[in-house]
Amino acid sequence: MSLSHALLTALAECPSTGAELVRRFDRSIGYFWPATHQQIYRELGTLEASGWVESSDPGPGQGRTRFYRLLPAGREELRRWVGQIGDPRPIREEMMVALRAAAAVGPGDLALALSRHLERHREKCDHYRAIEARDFADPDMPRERRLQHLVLKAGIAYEAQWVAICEEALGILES
Amino acid sequence: MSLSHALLTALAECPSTGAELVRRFDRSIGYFWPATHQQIYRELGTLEASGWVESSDPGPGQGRTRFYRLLPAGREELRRWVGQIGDPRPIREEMMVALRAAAAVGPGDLALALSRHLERHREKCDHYRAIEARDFADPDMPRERRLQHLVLKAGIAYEAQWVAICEEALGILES
DNA sequence: ACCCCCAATGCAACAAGTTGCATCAAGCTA
DNA sequence: TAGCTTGATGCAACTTGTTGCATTGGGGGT
Repeated sequence: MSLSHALLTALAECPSTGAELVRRFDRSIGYFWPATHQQIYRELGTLEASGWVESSDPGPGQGRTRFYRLLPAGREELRRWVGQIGDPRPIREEMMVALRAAAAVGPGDLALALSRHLERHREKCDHYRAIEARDFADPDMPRERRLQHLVLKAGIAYEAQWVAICEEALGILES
Repeated sequence: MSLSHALLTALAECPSTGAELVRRFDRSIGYFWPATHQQIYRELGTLEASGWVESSDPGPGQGRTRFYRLLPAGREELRRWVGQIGDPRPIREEMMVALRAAAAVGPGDLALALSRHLERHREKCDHYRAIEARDFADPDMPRERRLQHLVLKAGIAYEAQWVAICEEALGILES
């Protein structure tokens, strides 16, 4: 289960409230490990029960907002986990099933669905590239920045690749 | 839910028993939509209840083995679904979280985990390429074969890309 | 002061996927 | 023929992720 460790990572980068974590998952970490606010709040409870994370009781004037921060045990756990991650997950891609289905029962409206996919992948790709241009313009960076940059580049390559696949599929359907 | 449609696709390609479907999922369709025998048997029951699939009662001398085949309604449903597939699923990649965690709390044994990943991706890549060389050597194929080939090429590109990412990550860690 | 809205947190039910084990029938071996 | 193995099917419990809605408290408008 890596949601827990994605949260530990987020908190290692910066202590936050639950809602801030939700936003950060929408913006950055969640690009590679998406999570809803439900999952996040649930998991924060578990992490606190495990003693990896600590939260402050909200004082008066700050509603129900709790601040979470990483405990040393959590940092230790995270470091341990980094060397222990499991094998890569298999792909699970609806589009690939649909291509094969189209080969078996005919194309139907597949081209339409493909262009929607193409559009989504293009958007994501552009989005990532914009972040890259903004945050990683400097070619000379310390190791930690280079790792972060690599993660982003992986996302770009991933999306660009699906763009190419969709285009080729559309080409085959048109021919 | 595309497991149902992956099964319809498999049955459109060729009627089978449950166990045969399990094997085909291990060999080919499952490369892009993995499923356990449990999921498959359960789903076959649902498909039959929906009237998309039909199964024969096992006669004497063939144990409990049931043969499944696609019904016209199932073929119709599959054709409909092909134009209706949803947006691409977001990536969910443990390794990306780990890279970011390593940037935050230090590399630990990440290099070890990375080389394991690298090895897995290389294996899969080689495996797919072998299938390609065996089944898609002929450059001149009808549309349905070209679609099938594209699916395989997508798998190759996907794996090759992770190979490159792992190599680059290892490079950064060594530097 | 009252009301309304909003952000933050949370519950509960559900859907999908995973794991471990159980059963049933055939065929093999002794 | 009794026991063992193997292949096919299936049940039940569990984990993970999703969806829809509920509660709580602060702050702004009137």
